[in-house]
Amino acid sequence: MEKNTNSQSTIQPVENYAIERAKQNIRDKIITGLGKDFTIEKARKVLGENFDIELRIPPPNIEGHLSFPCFPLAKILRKSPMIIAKELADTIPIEKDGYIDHLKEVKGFLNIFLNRERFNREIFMDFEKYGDDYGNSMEGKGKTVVIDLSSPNVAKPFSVGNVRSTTIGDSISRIYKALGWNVINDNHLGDWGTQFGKLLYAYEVWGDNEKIGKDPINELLKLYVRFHNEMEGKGSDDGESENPMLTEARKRFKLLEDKDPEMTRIWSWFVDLSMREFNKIYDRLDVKFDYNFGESFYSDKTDEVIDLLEESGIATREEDGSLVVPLDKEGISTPALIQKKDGATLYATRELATIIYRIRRFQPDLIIYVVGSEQKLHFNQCFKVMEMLGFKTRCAHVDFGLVSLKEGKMSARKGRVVFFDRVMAEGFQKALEILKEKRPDLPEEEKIEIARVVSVGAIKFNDLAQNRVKNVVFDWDNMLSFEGDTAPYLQYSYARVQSILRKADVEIEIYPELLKENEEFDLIRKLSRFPETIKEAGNNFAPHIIAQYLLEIARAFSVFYGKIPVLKAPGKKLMMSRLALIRAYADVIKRSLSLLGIDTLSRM
RNA sequence: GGGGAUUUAGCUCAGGGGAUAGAGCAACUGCCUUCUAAGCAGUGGGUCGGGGGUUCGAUUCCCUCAAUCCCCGCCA
Repeated sequence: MEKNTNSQSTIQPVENYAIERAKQNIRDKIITGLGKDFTIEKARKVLGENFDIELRIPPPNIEGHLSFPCFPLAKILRKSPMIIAKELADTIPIEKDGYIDHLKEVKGFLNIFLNRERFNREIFMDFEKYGDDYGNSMEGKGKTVVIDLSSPNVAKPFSVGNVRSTTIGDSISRIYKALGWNVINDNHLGDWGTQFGKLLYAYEVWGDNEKIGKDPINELLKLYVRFHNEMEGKGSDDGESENPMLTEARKRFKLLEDKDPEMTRIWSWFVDLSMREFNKIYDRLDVKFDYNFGESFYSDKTDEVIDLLEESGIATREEDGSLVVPLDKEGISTPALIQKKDGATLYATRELATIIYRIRRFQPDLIIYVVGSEQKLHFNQCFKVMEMLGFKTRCAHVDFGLVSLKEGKMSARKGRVVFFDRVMAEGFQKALEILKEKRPDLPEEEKIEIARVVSVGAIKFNDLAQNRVKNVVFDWDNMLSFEGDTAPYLQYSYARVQSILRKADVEIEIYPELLKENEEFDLIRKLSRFPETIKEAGNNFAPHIIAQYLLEIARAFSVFYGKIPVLKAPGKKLMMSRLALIRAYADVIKRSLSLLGIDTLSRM
């Protein structure tokens, strides 16, 4: 179950881009301008440790490219913010070829207008120097992160719920690579537990090999659903006497745990069938894993966890024989249940075994769990237990909201799920129809390729563009929208640029001083923020920051595109410079989309 | 009962101690003989859930209440 397809990164980390150089330079000038008596250290004593001279981007309706609010300084300088800003605007020297063009006091803010020529020159130097590595950093150099993502349950359909972990996790993985980390993607398959006892029992009673061979996931799901339906009719589930079917299921899982050959054979067949289906989906989504260690991989590693917990005295044995770790002194009122009264292991036991294994094998600096927020308590418990055991590795639960249906919560056992392969199929058909109408000129093969890329992009972007923590109600129209704030809009924007570049057919040269229009400079400024955007997205485990950034630059490009002619620009030098700008824009679009795991197309 | 998350335009969502709170969808008005209309420009639409507090300044931070969702020992 181990394959290695994803660990090699060709990305060369780089650092210190135009915008950072400019900000640093201006910050130093402000500090000097505040006078000999002013130091950051002194200011922090009054205003708190976090104080710094921070340059921010003013809202669009305000004049200026960067701004510095002078309000906090009023306290230490004993002057009004207006006067401070005015004095800074008057005294900071404007160098001939410096970053600053001019300064202006506006309502207590010092607003900075950049020297476009200088700034343009620097950013185009960055584009040229770094090429496809523009935006990358070396923040994570020498550090390793293990990402636990996707993790679908074997023998159950890959639902629209599983997609969230997959796309969010994959995007975080790509972002961390861009930040210079060594990234390990681990698909923690749900291939163990009592549910398999249920399935093995159901298969024994109602299973039909032929049907399973034809439509594996569906048939296995039917068996699982049937088990639950029939169980409800037989005896109490919660009384003293356990449901006889449940007893049978437990018996079979116990056999599986004890490596019974027949149970193991059927189980691994189920796993195999599932993996085949999952891999089709992963191929279409272009998501790769370095490892597919399922939960079963850790089934023989739980004894050690139990020993460790008992020896360290963290865990206590209850009267009924179960083993728990009380956490109330650690601020978690619910104890972690480690071992059932019958001695069987639980989810948490395997989770702890997994964390310990990962730490020993990969020696990561960080482990990221991309798992739904309904498991918040579970991870908080596990992380706390690890801490109590003396492990120092940072673990982060990157949680996301539940996907539900209009009819209510999704439930595999009730058969209430949306199969993800159906979503992809519908999306593909819809995109293909649009293409047939809009681009009858394109060859059939290309239309198919475009429909694939566009529909998968739309589906992924829909999940990635909003903050993870929000619950989502599955909605076909939302999921398969190709208009407005969607991936196809971004892909389309990219394709239009490619079209212009194809038509241009000249060696592109850049004359940065010629790009003086507001629409040009707005776009350039936004492109300059790409590196810091990646960092922010990574530090917050937040792909939607990249997605929002994409929409922002695409809108800026649209404004530019609507007003500024490129191929018909007056003068060849200006045309070439504008070509250089839109090419840089297209590169950033392509790179940003790739951080979300979304492809671009040269035509659509 | 305890814990966590969410609440911003009719709908779906960005934003987040600072300047006049932004997008998309839906509605309405224009724009395809001019770099691809999966597009662009424009109009209308908001007591940022209610109430307190901290602050020079709160939609943003803190407290509280309400609504919705999730979790709370033998599923994963």
